[in-house]
Amino acid sequence: MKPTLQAVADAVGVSRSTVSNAYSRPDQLSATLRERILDAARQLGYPGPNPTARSLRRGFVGSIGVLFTSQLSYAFTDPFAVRFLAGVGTAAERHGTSMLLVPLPPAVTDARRAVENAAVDGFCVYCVADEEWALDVIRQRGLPFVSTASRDDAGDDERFVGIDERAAARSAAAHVAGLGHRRVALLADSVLPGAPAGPLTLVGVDQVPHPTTRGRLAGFADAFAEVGVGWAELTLVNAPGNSRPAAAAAIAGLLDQPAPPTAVLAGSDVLALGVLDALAARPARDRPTVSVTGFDDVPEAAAAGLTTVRQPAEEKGRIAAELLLDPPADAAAGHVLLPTALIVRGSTGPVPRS
Amino acid sequence: MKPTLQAVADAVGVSRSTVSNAYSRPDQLSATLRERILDAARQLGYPGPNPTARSLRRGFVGSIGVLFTSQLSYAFTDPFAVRFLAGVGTAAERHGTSMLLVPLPPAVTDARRAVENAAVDGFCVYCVADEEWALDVIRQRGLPFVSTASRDDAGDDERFVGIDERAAARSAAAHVAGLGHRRVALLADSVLPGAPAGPLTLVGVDQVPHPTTRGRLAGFADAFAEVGVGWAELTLVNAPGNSRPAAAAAIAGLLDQPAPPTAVLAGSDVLALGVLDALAARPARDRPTVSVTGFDDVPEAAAAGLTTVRQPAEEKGRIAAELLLDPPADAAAGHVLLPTALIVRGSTGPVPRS
DNA sequence: GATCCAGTCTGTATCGATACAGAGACTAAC
DNA sequence: GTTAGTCTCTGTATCGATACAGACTGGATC
Repeated sequence: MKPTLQAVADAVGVSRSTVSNAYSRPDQLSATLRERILDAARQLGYPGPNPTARSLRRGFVGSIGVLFTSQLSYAFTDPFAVRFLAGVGTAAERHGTSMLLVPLPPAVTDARRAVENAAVDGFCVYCVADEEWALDVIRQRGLPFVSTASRDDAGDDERFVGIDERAAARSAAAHVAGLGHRRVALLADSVLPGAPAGPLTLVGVDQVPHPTTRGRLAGFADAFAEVGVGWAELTLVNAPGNSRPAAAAAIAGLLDQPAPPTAVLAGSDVLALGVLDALAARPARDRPTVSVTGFDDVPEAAAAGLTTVRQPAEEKGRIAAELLLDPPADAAAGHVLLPTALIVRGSTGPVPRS
Repeated sequence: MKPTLQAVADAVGVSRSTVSNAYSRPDQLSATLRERILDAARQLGYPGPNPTARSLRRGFVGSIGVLFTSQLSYAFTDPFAVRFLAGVGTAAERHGTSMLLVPLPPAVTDARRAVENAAVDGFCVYCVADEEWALDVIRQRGLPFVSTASRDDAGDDERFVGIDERAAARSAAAHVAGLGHRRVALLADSVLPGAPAGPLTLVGVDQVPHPTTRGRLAGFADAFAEVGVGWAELTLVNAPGNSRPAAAAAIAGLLDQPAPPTAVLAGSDVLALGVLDALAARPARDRPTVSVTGFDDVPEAAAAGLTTVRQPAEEKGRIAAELLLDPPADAAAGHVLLPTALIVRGSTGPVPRS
């Protein structure tokens, strides 16, 4: 059994409080006594105040939670998520705070429990899928949080960092529309929860539940509406999982058709890279010329020559953590919109004359 | 103020214990009473048992620490570290355990404090630099840990997962030696702490303090010793920081020399990619033909055509976490050596005839 | 009708620390 | 010589839960 603070106090012959002060408030006791106490502690093998007990008494933990509404192991395969984490890490580092990554079990009840049981002072919520229930639990716990996806019900006092998804997506689509493309596919993850991979017909973009996906699809649609291509004329493709293979599989059927789309607008770079994979996998003679755009501008995008919309990933994580760790006095400052930029590379070009 | 368990007990008119049981041991009370209690809790806005208090009383936390003996933000830029984290995440997920990433402040005293204060049940230690002090703190706390770098002083009962660094490095060097290379540079991070970037003269490989680096360099040297090239004939280059730019900068001077090395053996893929960057940055006419090998086989290595030594990154993380989370009864099973493989790609070739 | 037992619930001790008010001792000031 | 003020240190209450032993109830068993 490890000695406790009491044991050290007994050994030195002082009160528990004094030993506690020796560690946490050195100005409250003489330097010599402090040395005596620390020496005794060393001799007894006392490892310093128990972090859990300390947290309980002090009322805070000294770590922030990062919540991915997806498998934790997935988070590390998504380059955007990794950059986001790096940003959170930078801010955490600066504040001397630890980051708790909370894995969510598949069942919602278990997942609620996981969020309830996390010993943290607040959460950065990185939304992959529908996250309302998670925010509910956090609110219930009375913990502060920062969310990173626009939500429909965001309270005024709730902190947020993100981008204007719709406008950003629109810029990419406008670029593609400007190149003359009219037969276009929109590729997204989690268009409808539970829907199978592949083409999907939706009456309107409003049917998409996930706000981020909806925002991006709406932006794509906006730009095409402007050149006279309506929602119904766009091919919507679902690629559950947001991975390169998932995207490749989801788009494959479409590429086989007699008149494949001349452009694919993807909701993320990972999906777009999957489309490029699918194209590269075919023999050159039956490889259609397809313009492809992504979203995020992850490091891999540059190497692949992918036209994409850049959003500052690390910045997003850093700011999320900072909004959490020292909240701005002004409520309006708790709502941050980051800039985006269209990055045109080689993956988009004019419509080929057939 | 959030209500406590006591408040719920008072509201329902039962004892604190019973409310506690309603959450943690449903079999200890009747289903109807349990429902009544949970209802009351909902109404009062009781968020469930306080995780910190629960941890204190139960004696464990339900999360494991991941310790990088470097900046946390760095960890996310190193692709190998990211894969390692993914592996830890997979295991943590399976066990319903959270991962605490502990950032270490630059000053050692502060860093010790950070390790002392982490509320975790154990540590996976990913060693970047010298980590002895960290292990000391963990031992002092009486916490279990798994380390991932071979150490000189590993206790028999201490768990470990890693590779035979020396043999693995030797395989890469033997390949290069077999191609005829004799004028060779060895490039490594943290050859000597505090040493500047660039060539460095060491009497022997024993002078390198970091065990992983030492092991790899020793393996390189082994293979060349076998073909009659001694340690003194090898050019050792220090690249502090383990980043592509750092490696490019460290190697640049060497490439400018009248007789640059015909091969560079790097201690990691990141460094090797940096060397390729440095080569690519020169105009083709004064770009020497240099064979380059890496170490790790990170995802980027394949795309760059880098010859490298593959070690299973995710596996390493996963096994580290599993050794921690359910320790094998047999002490010997707590010491895992993973297989490695030489992956030959286009970055190595025969010595050019000058 | 006494005994036993399973099923429920209660009460007290405890996990390991920190906060805060206050007690002594000692110096400085008037 | 008193008052005030500083420095140190102590003691008690408290953070919010869980463990464990025991009390009570009602039905089954002999």
